[in-house]
Amino acid sequence: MPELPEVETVRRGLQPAMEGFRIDRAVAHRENLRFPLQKDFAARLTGQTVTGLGRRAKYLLADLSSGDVLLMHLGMSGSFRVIGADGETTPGEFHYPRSEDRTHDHVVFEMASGARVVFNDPRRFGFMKVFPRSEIETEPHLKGLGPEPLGNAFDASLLAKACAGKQTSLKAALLDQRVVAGLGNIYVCEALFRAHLSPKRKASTLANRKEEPTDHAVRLTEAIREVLGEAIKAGGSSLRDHRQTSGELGYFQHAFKVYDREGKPCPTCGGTVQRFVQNGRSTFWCPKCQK
DNA sequence: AATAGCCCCTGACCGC
DNA sequence: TGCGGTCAGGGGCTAT
Repeated sequence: MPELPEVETVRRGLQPAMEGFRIDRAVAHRENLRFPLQKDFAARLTGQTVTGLGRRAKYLLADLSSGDVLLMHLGMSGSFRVIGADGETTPGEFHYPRSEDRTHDHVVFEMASGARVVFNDPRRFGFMKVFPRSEIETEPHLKGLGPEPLGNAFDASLLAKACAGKQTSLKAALLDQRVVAGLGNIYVCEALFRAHLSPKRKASTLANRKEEPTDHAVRLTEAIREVLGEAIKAGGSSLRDHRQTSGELGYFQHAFKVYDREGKPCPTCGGTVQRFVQNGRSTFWCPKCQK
């Protein structure tokens, strides 16, 4: 599924079922997702209480009473279902409907809350890993991640520094998780549109010679925070709508201004939204508005 | 070191 | 209906 807003929505949806509850039983229905699951994966989870459920970039991090951390990534198609006494929910449903195919239910947590938390992932680009909390700084998946775009540390000056001297495109730079963590293809397109910046522009143009932020960097920083904030809000509200009508699309897609809107009118200038391929991935933009 | 491209995998959709 | 090609929210690895 996910970029930052979807992962955050999933986190909030899982919290009531997991946080503060013991994992009575963990079951892995196959020995690998994207990577092989550790041999002791289920054993290290069973009997542990989830003391907190956090997020870093597009990763979910469940703190366990044992001192381990359960790291979870949804890849492209991963989703969770929470099956409780009062029915079934899917936190973080988004642009594409989640898989209904039970053959892709790969991992199940039976919580002491009575809820079953099921991880489903048809493409298996997602993965899970358990490691000691003490290794959080050296964990390869987390090491080198850039700042959280909604965190206090992230500002135009940080973004400018990270992009200074970069010869690659602004689009590619923003997708690089070392520059800023949590953006994906959708929100990069949307943020660039809101900032009126071309995806083809060199990343280095966010900084001047002293590596100080240009106006572009200021605009882009604001656009990133704004679009992520709005998307998280929409994720929250689409959750409620969604309990009734399973199988429909999410909510924030209606707020897309350029993503997935090739050939449709630009909401700002009335021109036409264009699509082209950049580093192997679709970029959607309005050439008239974005310079 | 920085950058671009390939690849992992399944399913949906489109044109023939 | 069936078949092949294309595309999809990510990111690790490898070759320049």
